[in-house]
Amino acid sequence: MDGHGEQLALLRSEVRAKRPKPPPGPAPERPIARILVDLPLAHLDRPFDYAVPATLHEQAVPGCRVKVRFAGRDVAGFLVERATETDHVGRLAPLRRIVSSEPVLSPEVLAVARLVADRYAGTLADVLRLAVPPRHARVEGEPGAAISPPPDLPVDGLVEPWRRYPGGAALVRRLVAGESPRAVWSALPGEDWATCLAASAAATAMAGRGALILAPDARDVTRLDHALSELLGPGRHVVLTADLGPAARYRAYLAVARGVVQIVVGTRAAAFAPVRDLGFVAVWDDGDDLYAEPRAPYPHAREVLLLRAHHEQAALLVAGHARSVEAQALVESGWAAGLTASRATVRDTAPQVHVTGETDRERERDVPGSASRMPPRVFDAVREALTLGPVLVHNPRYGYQPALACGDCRHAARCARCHGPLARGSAGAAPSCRWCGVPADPWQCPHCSGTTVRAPVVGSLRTAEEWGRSFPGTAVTTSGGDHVLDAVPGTAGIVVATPGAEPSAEGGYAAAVLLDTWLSLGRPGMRAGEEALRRWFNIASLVRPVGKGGRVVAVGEPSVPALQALVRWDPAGFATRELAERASAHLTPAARLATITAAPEVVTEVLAALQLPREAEVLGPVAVDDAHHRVVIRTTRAHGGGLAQALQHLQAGRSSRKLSPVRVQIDPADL
DNA sequence: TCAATCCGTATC
DNA sequence: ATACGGATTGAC
Repeated sequence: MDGHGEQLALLRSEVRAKRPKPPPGPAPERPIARILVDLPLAHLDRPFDYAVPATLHEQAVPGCRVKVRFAGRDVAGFLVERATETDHVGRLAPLRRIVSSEPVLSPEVLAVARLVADRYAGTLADVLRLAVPPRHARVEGEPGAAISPPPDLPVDGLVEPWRRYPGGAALVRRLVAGESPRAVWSALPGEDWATCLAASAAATAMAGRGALILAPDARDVTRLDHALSELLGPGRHVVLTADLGPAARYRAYLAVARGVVQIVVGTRAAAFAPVRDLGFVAVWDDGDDLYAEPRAPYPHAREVLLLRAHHEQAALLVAGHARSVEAQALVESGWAAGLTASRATVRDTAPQVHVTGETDRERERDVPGSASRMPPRVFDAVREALTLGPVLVHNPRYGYQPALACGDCRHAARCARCHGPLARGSAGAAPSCRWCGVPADPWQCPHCSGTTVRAPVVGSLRTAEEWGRSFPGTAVTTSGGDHVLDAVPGTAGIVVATPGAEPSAEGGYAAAVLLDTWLSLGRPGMRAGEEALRRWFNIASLVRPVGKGGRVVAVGEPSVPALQALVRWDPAGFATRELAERASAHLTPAARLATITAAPEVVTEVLAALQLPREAEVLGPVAVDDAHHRVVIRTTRAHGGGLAQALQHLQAGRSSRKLSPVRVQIDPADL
């Protein structure tokens, strides 16, 4: 090279260094990326096309997180598709950045998220925020485990836990064969349900397919976790719950997304886990209100699983000691089969249930929350049962979900955003708002600046003392609040637990006492009876069978249907009756309901603008508090899609006119 | 006739 | 949110 050429080259490189870099060319293949932007605006709930620069070609994989310029600012999004064509007229903006090329949004999860958003009149962005946990960069760098081949287990061993249910063996065999049966399972009292569900998941895994099992809280998830470890050893399954914390939650999610594990157990958010080749979904105790997501668009985890089972052609098991009205509707529509033991087996495994009323004189002596209101027959039954084993006491006065209080000044702990009561999803979990679901982490008391919370168990402790006095020399154990016990020994005396925190007893309780059943039945809302019975079945399931002296004493009016169903141990019968009542009253699940909650003038305005399906019926509005009115809209199930679409349209219209969204709930858990 | 401003609409 | 286009207004 001569001197002249060298100078020229030098000059050129200097020029290049000073000028802004020339933009990279387009990707060699599929130069267009469809992006779902993470915005809370309902009218922008669709993908937007961006140009993929050659430099990002390799990293821009479907399902990955990206950053794009949208309306003049940087927003996060998911890349959902690479394409060669675009409908957009005009220049495409380039992808700004690939946050990570980890494909965290699988095509199946995207599809179900779209279905859920449409079912609940919400946006895809809102559902994706529930479905995909926040990224934790460090976790992505950790070395991943290898994918193991399908397990090979003796099928007889997987059938065994199901031996007492006609159709149970067939269910397992069909799963092993890679088929997708659908059933509503009524678990027998005392059933080792976790092992039954684990065996079903293992059967699914043998066919090379994935499984997803939901439980309402951390305690039940742990039972499933242990049952799966027992059956399949370590490394085959993963626990996915919100209270794992960001790193562990993302680690578990990644293991599923990468296909390292194909079996997932978790709480409601795990309904969206990106299980590969999903073959089986199950939900334990689907009537528990913890399955209702408190954040928009308020999907119910059972419903999410139903949509997934349908869309991904997976087997489905809706399970519990009780039967929810929704589960019964699946059976009566023929979509799922009932999976129930024979009456003889039920009789042999259930405790004897006795309902005892109170005389008026007994009721007059009533001291609220006190054991002194115990009818004499209950006293006798407890004394007798204590000679055989532990006795569980259930008192609805302790409150259903104890609201938390400041650990220092004892003022009620409230949500900083919406002023709702705080509660813990499970023992040890960070407190979060029961209304809006926002975690209070860290929490600070507005009164005294304290940072600790406590669960007041004062009512239950006082009652525990009173029971101790009534039965001198008997040990009294409490479970609830911050001290939830999983299990008590078979020797424990009286166990007083807050609702939902009842420990199991080794060998089963000799007796359970259900006090003041009318209080549970008289709670507001259309589900009071269903909910009370669900809790009673769960408690009675901890009691020994009648043959071993197990008995349940319920204080209440013997003729009420919920107590009759408990006496006869007939969850399906009660659910049938409830479903018929809901049908005649045009309520969910027989009809499709929606509520709109907003300021009074907004409700009026919205009703005027709403394009409802022809036969939809509007009830209200009624005031729910000083600032909010609510209307209920109902229609037939067949027109549910149209109703959701109309409401989605309403939100889109409001959002495009810069009006704040109204609160829309489809099939709210309660009214 | 043109610039400044307002309003509505699209956002790739 | 912000950016842009089209309509509207007001000054020359």
